[in-house]
Amino acid sequence: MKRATIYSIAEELGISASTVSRAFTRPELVKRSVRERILATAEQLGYEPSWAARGLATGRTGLIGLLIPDITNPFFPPLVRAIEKAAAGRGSGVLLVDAEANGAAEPGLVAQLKPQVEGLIIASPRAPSAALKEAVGQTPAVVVNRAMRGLPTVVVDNGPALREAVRNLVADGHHKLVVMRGPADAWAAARRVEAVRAAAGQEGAELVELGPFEAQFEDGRRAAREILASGATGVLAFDDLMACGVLSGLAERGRRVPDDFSLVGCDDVLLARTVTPALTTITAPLEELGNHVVERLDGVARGEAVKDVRVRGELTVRGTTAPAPGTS
Amino acid sequence: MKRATIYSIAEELGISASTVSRAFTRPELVKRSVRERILATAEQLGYEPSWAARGLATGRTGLIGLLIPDITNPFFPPLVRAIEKAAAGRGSGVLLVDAEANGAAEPGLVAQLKPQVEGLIIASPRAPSAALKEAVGQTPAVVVNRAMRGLPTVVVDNGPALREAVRNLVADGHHKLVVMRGPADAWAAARRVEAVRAAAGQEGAELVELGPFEAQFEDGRRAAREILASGATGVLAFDDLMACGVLSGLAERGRRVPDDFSLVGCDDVLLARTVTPALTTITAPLEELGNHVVERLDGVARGEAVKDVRVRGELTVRGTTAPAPGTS
DNA sequence: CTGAAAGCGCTTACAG
DNA sequence: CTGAAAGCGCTTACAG
Repeated sequence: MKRATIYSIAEELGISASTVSRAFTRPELVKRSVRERILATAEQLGYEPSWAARGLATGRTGLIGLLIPDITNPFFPPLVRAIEKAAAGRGSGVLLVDAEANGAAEPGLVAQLKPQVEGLIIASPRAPSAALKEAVGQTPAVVVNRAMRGLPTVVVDNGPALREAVRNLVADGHHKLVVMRGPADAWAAARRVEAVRAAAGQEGAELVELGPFEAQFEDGRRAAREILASGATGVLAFDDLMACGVLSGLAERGRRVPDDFSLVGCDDVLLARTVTPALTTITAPLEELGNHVVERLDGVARGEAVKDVRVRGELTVRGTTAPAPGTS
Repeated sequence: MKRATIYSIAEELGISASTVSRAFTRPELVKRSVRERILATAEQLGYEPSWAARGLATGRTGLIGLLIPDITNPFFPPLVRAIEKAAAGRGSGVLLVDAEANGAAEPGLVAQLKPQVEGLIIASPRAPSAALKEAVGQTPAVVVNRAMRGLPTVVVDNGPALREAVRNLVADGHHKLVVMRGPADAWAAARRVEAVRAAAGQEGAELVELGPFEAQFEDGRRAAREILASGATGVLAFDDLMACGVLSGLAERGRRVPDDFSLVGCDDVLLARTVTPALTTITAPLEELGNHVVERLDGVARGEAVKDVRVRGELTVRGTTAPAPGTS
């Protein structure tokens, strides 16, 4: 049997297709008794509105494209969830594309996605901004977690939390700290180091900058040697993966966390909660971020001038921070 | 300026819209010189074909719906990637929906997804199969990692690898083993226990069955007490998360892995590789699985009778398995 | 190789 | 509150 349409329903009921259409899109315009008969017949015929037809008629596809640099990185699944949820709340679906950690592929993926969607969300992109902006063209788009001139932006600002972390470390008697820089091409890497540097200055702590490192477990693990050599007792890692690597590398060398070292991660990924001891880290308000992103996208689509927004990460103290050895 | 269409290009060039359309969809039917002028003008006008119009005309949306029970579970992101990749290879996009670990929501989400897509991929669903099948209706669909009568299925079969794991443990002198059952509503939970039970019987090992447990770090950690009480020296956990919890719980109680205990996980999630010692576990061929799934979906859509497929997990030996204590 | 025309299934002014 | 009609932007037999 053929697909049910508003015409088959209309014919069945001896009314016009317009009325059937309205029963679904503007129900208040249709007399109640008629509406009920329409709904019943639709149900019975297994009618489902054609998204293509509706999209063609209204110019809306109801789809948002979401480009993720690497879905395998534990930071992103919760972000994807938050965005998908926010989009669903506005009646949009999410077309997901994963760049598989290949920054150079991003502009091409954006271009592919573009014709299918009403708006684009580009998360933590690694490609040059010019290429990205060219690929985006006139399509409404918002960038997450990277500043980018000419495109609206939603970022999480870990500065205040990092400052608080440094303050706590110093208060705990850690007067020499290591900050581990993230990947050279990660936008957040420079920001985090700057924030830590400023805070260390304010708190009068000595700061050793190490890296750049890849945001990976293995890099953190290998860095344990350098960390030990530095003489510091407090470490701020670029992210949780790196911090977990440090935890492991330190353990291999017979050092205990938090007895001998204090360690702070960033992002609060699942691993941070599951490692032992659980990681002191910085937690981003992802739901809030998802809502801002989708809202912003909506704004851009309506031609409004939207402001960049930054949400604040919060310090989550768990088991890897404690008073320095030799402190009362 | 208005959106460019095949008509604006046709007008610009003084040819018919049909020819413009063909230049994109069946280029070999268009004289080369004409085709090149069309492409050039399209480029210059910033033309992008309307997916809605194309979908309406052809009856194809080019979209596959993917329902994931919990994107936050580290097993799924690599699966999502594999499916997205396979779908892209066939020219389809993936509309992602996350059930947020709420099995009861699955049928509703399927119903929502259905009208927008050409086919449905339902990964590791937890909802009752009747409700799921009703929600799927006539839409082509394939189920991943759960058997389900009446819907084509692609599962990973960890039986042989589990058997091999048991054989290795016994060969290493572990004659008393624990198998930790997964969540009661997880289809894979029963299968894994059965496989281990059969293998233990064959290999003459004594088997203690514990659980069911939630597939979470904390449950594994708390189970360490029971494991110690059992007197076993080899543990097969339902999945890697649980295994990592066991690792941690055992460490808290002063037991070392693999010196005092051998431990086998399942799924080979990122965490399995990043924990110390790295987890011996079972690795699923996800790319292969993704290809099978999309292929199957294609088959169903064309009305073919497709066979269920099972791909095989393989044992990946890493650092948590070793000869039993007291073994030469 | 190209064009004219119908059709895909909706929405939405417009008129009543 | 309802209907007739045009239009959204493509594809695709059909005819040439």
